[in-house]
Amino acid sequence: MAANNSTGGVATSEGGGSNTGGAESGLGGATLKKGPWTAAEDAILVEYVRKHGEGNWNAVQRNSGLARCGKSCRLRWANHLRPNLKKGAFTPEEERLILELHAKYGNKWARMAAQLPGRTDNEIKNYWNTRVKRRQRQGLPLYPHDIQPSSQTQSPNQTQTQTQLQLQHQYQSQSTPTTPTTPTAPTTPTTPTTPTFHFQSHAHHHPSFSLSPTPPPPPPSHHQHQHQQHQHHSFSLSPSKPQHFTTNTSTSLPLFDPTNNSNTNTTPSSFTFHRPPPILGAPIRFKRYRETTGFSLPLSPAPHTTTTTTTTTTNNNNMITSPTSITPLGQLSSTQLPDISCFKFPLTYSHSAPQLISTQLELDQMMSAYSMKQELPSSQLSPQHHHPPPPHPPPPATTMSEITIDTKVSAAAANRGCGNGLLEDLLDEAHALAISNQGLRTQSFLGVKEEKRVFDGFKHWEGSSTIDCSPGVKPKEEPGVQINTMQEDLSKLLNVIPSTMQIPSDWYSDSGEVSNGQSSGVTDENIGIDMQHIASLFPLGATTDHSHSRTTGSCSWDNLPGIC
DNA sequence: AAGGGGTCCAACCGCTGGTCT
DNA sequence: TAGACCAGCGGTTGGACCCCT
Repeated sequence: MAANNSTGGVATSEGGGSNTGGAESGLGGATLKKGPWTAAEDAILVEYVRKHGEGNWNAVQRNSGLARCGKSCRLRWANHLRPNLKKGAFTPEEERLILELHAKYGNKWARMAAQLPGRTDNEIKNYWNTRVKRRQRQGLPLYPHDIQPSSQTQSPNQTQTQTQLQLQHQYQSQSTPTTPTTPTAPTTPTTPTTPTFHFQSHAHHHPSFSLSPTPPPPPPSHHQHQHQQHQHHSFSLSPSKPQHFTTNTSTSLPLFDPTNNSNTNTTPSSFTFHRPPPILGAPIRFKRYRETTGFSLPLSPAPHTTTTTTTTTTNNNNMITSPTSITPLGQLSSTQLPDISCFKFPLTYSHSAPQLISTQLELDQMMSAYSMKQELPSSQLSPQHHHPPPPHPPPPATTMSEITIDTKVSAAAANRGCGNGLLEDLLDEAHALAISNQGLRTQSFLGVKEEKRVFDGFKHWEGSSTIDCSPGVKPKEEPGVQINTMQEDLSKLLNVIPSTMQIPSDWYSDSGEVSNGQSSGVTDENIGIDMQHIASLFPLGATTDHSHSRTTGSCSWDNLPGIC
């Protein structure tokens, strides 16, 4: 997660003027730290939560000595340290679900997050805001044609976006598709409109989606994968498959219903928005590839590992797994090597049966890790940054041919496979291209043949997208792989650097540089205190053997003393 | 190579609602 | 009942990174 380096360099700027980053604020005499969290702070917080459970966040600061306000602790825990967090780019299914949820709930991020297991409201919010900005700039509607926002929960932001949508529909209904009108930035009326929308949901797309009057959803863990396997990705270019709409959850006076569009050909299986073609003038850029592991600590799950889960129990919604095998370093590809999430720390985590780091070796490893990276914000600890994959070959700069469309759609599909979420944008473009190419002949939508071609192309790329997007991008969750278990999360926290990794000498430098070359620019002036806190948290063993922790490839986590 | 724009995301702030005293 | 406290939510900010020009 490249952006994890954000706010680096600010953390130590005391009184730098910015409210964020490094400033320290007094609260009742205590000095509260702001800015990026360090791994040491994370460890303290995790340990505290492990001992005392969630809640009572203000007590964290009081009892743990963590110089963070309760709110900050809660946020850190909720967004980064909490078990079972799913990091990385949103899957197409998740993106689709976000659309649907936003259509229903508006900017109720927490509510949306509740239906997206492993996702935080902050993530969703960021995603949505980015999407809003992007689509505003591109003059695209926020929602696919088959998702109509509900008026039930309109926040100001949503009001704005819905108003845009409405205006766009109005515009679309008044203009012909071939009108080469330059898309101006959508106006955002300040007076909220009070339209009544209705929502259409593809029940078969998201059986877990509570909107539709369908049977109760399957467990979330099943949900996503099943979607990947059984569900056509829902997007606008899908007339070749039947679209099953549930009944409208809000039936009163839909302000703009695709089926009521002035374009009488609009059906649920056809385009309902007709975007003027600025599209080519401002081609959509592929999102840059980013490391999608994203966990603030360097240990997101490694799908490539051969780790198997032998025991999986649920305790307070925390999955507890015990890895039984670990891919040796030598078997890892070069791209896997930096992913130290391959290393499983053989401890279990349970609120009911908390464990302590009980040996000096464990503590030493922990401290070694921190000593290497203690001055980094924990979010920067991932050693697997920045392996930019070769960019997608740009779409051939040819005329607006079907090939172009297919290329774009295919690329979109490939990108979609990476969870970049531009598929709809690209499909919109493809659609607009088709419109501009075919003019009124096809009225406002691709002919069935073309659409099927596009869709087939999409499906083709969908199937191969995992290969296409693989360089530098960690694949999504592997089916059946339970990620983000508590155990893994704890291992993430407690094993910033695996003992089996040769530690480059420069990791110890005070510059905060890590192997990925990124400069944290962040120093934790309180790191000494933090480490004392950590040390105070964990009882020390009697002996110390520092040679254990940094030998090369000779020490597997499996060989470590068990915890508990 | 440098600058600008876009994107991402962590973390802040202010506000709100619930609970407790 | 009022005030204090707390947890949570949504909006916003700001820095790093990436791509394009």
